[in-house]
Order: sequence, then C-alpha cells, then structure tokens
Amino acid sequence: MGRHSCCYKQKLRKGLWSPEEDEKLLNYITKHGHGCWSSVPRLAGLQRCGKSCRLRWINYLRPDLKRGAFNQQEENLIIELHAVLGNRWSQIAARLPGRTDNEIKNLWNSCIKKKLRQSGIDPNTHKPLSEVENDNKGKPPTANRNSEKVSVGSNELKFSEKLPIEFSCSSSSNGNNMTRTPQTQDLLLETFTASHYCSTSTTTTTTSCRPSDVVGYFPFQKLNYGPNIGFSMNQSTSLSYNPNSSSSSEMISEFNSQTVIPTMSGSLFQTPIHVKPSVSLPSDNPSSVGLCEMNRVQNWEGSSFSSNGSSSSIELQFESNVYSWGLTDCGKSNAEPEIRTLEGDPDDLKWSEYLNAPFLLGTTMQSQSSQAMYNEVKQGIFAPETTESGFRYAC
DNA sequence: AAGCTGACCAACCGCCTTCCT
DNA sequence: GAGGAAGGCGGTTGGTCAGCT
Repeated sequence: MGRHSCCYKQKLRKGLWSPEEDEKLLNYITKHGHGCWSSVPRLAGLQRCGKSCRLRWINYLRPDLKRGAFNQQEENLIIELHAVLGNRWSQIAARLPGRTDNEIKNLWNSCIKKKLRQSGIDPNTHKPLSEVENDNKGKPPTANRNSEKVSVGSNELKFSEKLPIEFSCSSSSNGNNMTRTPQTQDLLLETFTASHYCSTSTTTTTTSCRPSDVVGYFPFQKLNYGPNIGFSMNQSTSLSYNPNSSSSSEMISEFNSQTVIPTMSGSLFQTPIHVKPSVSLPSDNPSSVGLCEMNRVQNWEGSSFSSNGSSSSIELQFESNVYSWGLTDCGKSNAEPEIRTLEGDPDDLKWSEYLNAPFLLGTTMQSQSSQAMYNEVKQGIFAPETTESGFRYAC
C-alpha cells in the first residue's frame, strides 16, 4: 500500500521529525493513545501521514524503548534468533524487550553481518562460508541478480522443502553419556544447540537432564517418523521422552513436568510459557508410551492433564491457543495408533503462532531449532491429512 | 582543508495481511 | 465474496558523521 491515501490528499511533511513534532505526537498519544493511526496526525496537529506517526512512535518515541548500543548478549541473541527466524525482524524484536525491528535490522545489516563474515560464517545461511561456497559450486547461477536480497535463513525452508533433520540420542552402557547426532546438513542447528549442553545425572537407564538440557536434545523430529513417538511417563511426575521407544534398552531422557515451565534467562526464548502446573501422572500406568499429537484448543482454562487409563494428555497454552500432547498407551499389545481429528486448517497457524506455541518457546524445544520444527510441522511432522471434517494428524 | 569512503540510522516505499463495510 | 482502508512488515534509501587519504 505504501503511503496512505491521505498522503496524497494534502501536502504532508516527510523526512526527519522535528522536536516539536515529536512533542506533539508524544503528548497526544500519552493522553489519548494512538487509536486509529490515520486520525492521529490530524488530532495531534501534525502534517504527517498516520503511517509516519506510527513509525515514529514505534521506533523512537515509545517510552519502553531501550536506547543505546546493543550489548554482546543481545547481539548473540539476535544471531541465534536470526538463525531460526530469518529476516523476521519484528519477531526477533518481540523477543528483545525495548528494541525495535528497525533497530535490529539496522544492526544486522550494518554490523552483525560483517562480524559473521569475518568469523567465516555466512550471515544468510549461518553456515561456514567454505561450506556455502561448496554448496554453490556446480549450481547454475541464480536467477536472482542479487542473491543477497533473498536473505532468508538457510533453515527457513519453504514448505515444499524437506529438512533432513533427525537427532538421535544414544547412551553408553552405563548410561552416563548422552550424545546427540545431528544427521543433518544444517550446521545451524548444531550451533544453536551448542549453547545448551546436556549434563547427565544418571541412573541406570534414565538420564535426567536439566531443563535446558532436555530442550537441547528433545528430538521432536522423531514425531515425524512413525508411531514410535516415545513419550513415556513414570511415577515421579515427569514426562519422559524415549528417543527410540521401540527399544527398551535405549536411554530415556527424562524431564520433570516442572521443567516445562521455563524462565529462559539469557537464552533464546525469554517469553514465558504457561503450563498447567498441576500435572499428575497415572500411577497405575508408569510407563505408558505412545502417540504424540499437537492439538489446538481454545480455552486455556479447560486445559489440563488428563488420563483415562489408556491415554493421557497434557495441554499447554500460550496466549489464546492451547496445544496438547496426547499420550496414548501404546504399551498395550493391541493398542492401535490413535489418530485424532483436529479442527481447522493447520495452515491457519502462522509461523508466529508456531513460535509462540509453548513447546517451541519453552525449554523443551530450544536446541532443536524452532524453525526446524516449524518446517516439520508444516511439512508433515504431524502428517496432516485432509479429511472431510478437517485435518487428521497421525504421529 | 578538501574530498572520499564507509558506517550508522531514521525514515520511506511497497507489498501483504487483516479488518470493515 | 468483493473491495477499500488501515495496519504491519521487510527492503531500501538517503542523510549525517567520523575516519582516512
């Protein structure tokens, strides 16, 4: 749309804002709020278009803005977020309190890009430059004359593309080592996860990880591959994930339900998620392992942990959406994989909604790149299948 | 001192989405 | 459902300033 139609009706000022204009706008919005931006300039006595007022407010006048240089922590966070989100500056800014998308964008283009290149990392793909060059060898010249303009994170794949990611966890005989094998070309994820180490305090077959650890190694992608989702529950009020539930000898990465209520200080996602804290697990069903599903329901108050003996679910909420993991007892020999019908088009969910989903924002998902999850969700990690009544997700 | 260059940053432009009629 | 208005976002531009030649 560009400039609003009002901009053509009268001669409006452009360019830098004067202190007087700032004062007028600030005074008006402080007193009345912005309301409809198109009417703000008229009511505030400004010869500007509403869009310009909005931009000035958001980028400069807003009282909650943090002025001044970015610190190292913020820069690192931006890099991490960019690796996941690509050039979605507004979403990156949403996770940096007091910073604007414009500010972050400028910083990226003027500073961080250069630093990454100097460090031998391609700022667009977050891969080593040498690897990017190798990738480009043998490829025909891009049709885009300015490939840099396609500034999308490498992991920000189109839905039609398949991200070949699979983590596998394994443990040594004594269960003390937890290794992660990213079988993916995407170095980003490795970089991303590197900051979230996984220490193991181990018993025989169960490795307990700290929240961030679990996050780092939560192989959600497994959901993409058949019915062995591998969630399990035990009596210590913890939700466990078995990276290879088909084999009982495999280590079980365990995390306590409380760990799903994170405050990720200094880490990637700082937005708190809301998890119904009173999760109680069926004592009579200590090791139910089964399907996982993502559901979206409307009412957080209705979210809960529930179990009917054969299936259990934990519903999580972020903002207006609730997501749930359903845990169906596949331990029963005759248990059929459960397929639940979900209402609505999964494509209704915007990426931002996926991002806001608790399992993405929360500790459990940190190292496994939200973007990767996004890709997989979009590409069928839940195997959406069109039905007459909506979509069916089979894990 | 003058000119050049690059970094930085505020603001604009244009596209897309959402909302409203 | 169509169309217009408005909001939101990302890409780009252009002005300013500091450092260098």
